[in-house]
Amino acid sequence: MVAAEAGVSRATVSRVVNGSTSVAPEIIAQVQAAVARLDYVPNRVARSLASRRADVIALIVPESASTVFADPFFAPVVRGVARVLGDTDYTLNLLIASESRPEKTRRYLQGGNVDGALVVSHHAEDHSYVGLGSALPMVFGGRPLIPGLTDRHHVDVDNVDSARRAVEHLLGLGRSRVGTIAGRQDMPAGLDRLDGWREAVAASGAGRASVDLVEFGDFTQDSGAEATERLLARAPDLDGLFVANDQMAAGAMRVLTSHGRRIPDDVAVIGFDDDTFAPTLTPPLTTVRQPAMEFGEAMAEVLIALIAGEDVPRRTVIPTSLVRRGSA
Amino acid sequence: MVAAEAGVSRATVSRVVNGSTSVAPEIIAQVQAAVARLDYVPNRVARSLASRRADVIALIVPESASTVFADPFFAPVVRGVARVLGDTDYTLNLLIASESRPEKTRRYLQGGNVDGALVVSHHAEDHSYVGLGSALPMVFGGRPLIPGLTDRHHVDVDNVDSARRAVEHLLGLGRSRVGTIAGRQDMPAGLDRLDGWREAVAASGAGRASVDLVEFGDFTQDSGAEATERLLARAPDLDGLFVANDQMAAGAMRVLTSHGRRIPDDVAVIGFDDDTFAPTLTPPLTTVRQPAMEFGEAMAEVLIALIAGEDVPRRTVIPTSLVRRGSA
DNA sequence: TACACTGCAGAGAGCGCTCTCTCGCACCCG
DNA sequence: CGGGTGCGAGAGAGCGCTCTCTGCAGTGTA
Repeated sequence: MVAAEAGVSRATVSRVVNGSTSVAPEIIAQVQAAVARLDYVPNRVARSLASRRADVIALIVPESASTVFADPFFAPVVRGVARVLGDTDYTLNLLIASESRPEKTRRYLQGGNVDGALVVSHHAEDHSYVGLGSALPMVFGGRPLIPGLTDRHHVDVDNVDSARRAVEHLLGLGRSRVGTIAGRQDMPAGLDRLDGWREAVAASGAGRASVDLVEFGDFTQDSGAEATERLLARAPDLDGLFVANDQMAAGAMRVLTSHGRRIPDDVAVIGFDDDTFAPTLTPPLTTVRQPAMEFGEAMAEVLIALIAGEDVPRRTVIPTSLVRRGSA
Repeated sequence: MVAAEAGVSRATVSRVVNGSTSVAPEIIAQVQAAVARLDYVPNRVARSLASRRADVIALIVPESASTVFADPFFAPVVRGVARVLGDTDYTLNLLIASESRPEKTRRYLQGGNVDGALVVSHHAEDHSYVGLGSALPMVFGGRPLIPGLTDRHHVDVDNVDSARRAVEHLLGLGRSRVGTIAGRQDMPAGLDRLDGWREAVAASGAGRASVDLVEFGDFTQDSGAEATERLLARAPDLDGLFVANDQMAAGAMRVLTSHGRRIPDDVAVIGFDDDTFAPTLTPPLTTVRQPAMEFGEAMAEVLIALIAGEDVPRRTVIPTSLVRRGSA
């Protein structure tokens, strides 16, 4: 072992490896030389056992949602997480939460394998981490809707504010009949973006009529198209449209065009997400960008701080930006 | 501890938890009752230290390629892996291999943290695992091109054979001037799919001229479009086209159509991958499907067998299938 | 000169398991 | 009835670290 090679005790080696200050410089050098000579790699497992730290962070992905891999938002989030963790000793543990056996996930999380967890796409039905209580530091991506977890730490974009600012942009363009296609109302993104639209429209002093210019979709392109059909039937004089995500916005644009509306001349459209295809639409879609990588970075940073016992605000908000393209 | 609660020794608890046979049934019951009563979760870390197993499998994703998350092929591969691992005690460790610090990856892998590794999208420049030699069981997704690793275990689709069969389908349709848009020649998929085309064309008894009907792209849609322009210029009488992936096929179809060629009447087109957008093209793209989930499952199974010390063939081939749609 | 104080390194006891070794206890056979 | 056989359970030694506790110099103070 290194201790023998360097002629010191194992405790001293440990001190050097872990960067303790109270070791004489020449001894540090000796030990480091020995480490290099022997190509010594500390055994992480033994260290964990002794130090009662795992140096592991779990990234929990609900199985049903492992389609999130295909979600253009998810990849950069993971990269952001990985980037932050890359500068630390933490290791990322991908946990595909099997819904068939939520017990397994829970046990794993409380088995001391993990110092903390990142929950990446939770839906209201998932209760596997509820049992954990506050035993394990956890950070959610997006405001947790699950009862009993609503007060947990999370990172989020300010959907309300972002939506409001998008709608204000439409209003600033002189549009007076600004409708919205809202998303699923069981998800924060669906709820909050609708609220943002409401706030802006209400503040604009538009009449009651405008506040009714809302139709609902489920975030898919087709649902956006259908919702737009309905909206157009009710409000042929629509001149602005805020859509809760880009997928639905694509559907909306299709329908608007097929009804002879020019975008943005007749109807200005703003989406949300800045999906990869947004710039390829005709006209290119003006939309709200969520900086996904920073989102992931923030999640990791908050969790690390939490594990370190620091006091972190429950909610971390990542600012969005309005990407102006052709559609508004 | 459980031992006291059940009135047996710790060794016996260990035996029960690990399913050893040589424990009397009533004692097993006693211990299990105690385990349930105390909600005992074995400490995985201590177990690892003692048993010199980690029960962890690393999934290595090169950082530059962490865009693979966005790759529609990658998500189901991970799901397949997770599915197989879900039935075992293994845990998936996502390792974003930082290219800036390949040392970190290597050290981690040899630090006893991991029983084996899955390498998911390796490119020829990546050498971080070469140093590992055969110390760690590893399974590659796709034939390893990296010098020194070419003989390692891997799971692959038979690109040569799949391509050959696709081209034979074109030939069977009565096409006689079947060209190809080949992919990057530093990747197995690029090399092998070209070989498959060559084999089929050569076997068809077509003349020298046909064997020259190849242009190269880099797997992107635009490169596919450009390659098709070149090919069309050289061979206006082209009546069949095999494209090494769907992205490039989409580009090719765009160009063919803009040159007034009807698909499939004038030129029949076959792609490769069966990307999600393939059925949405006009006409829907006939393409070679790779069963990605099975791919992941196979990778996990091979690795587990390898770790168990079983004798596994170096190469596991996942069969592909030709999905016939409108374009050929 | 005696004593307290500080800084640094070693000793050694764990961390919570696994696993080998050993022993006890039936059971069976000659 | 004694000793061999075999199975089941306990004892106890690690696994490779960390971390507290202790001891030993060396320095400062009265």
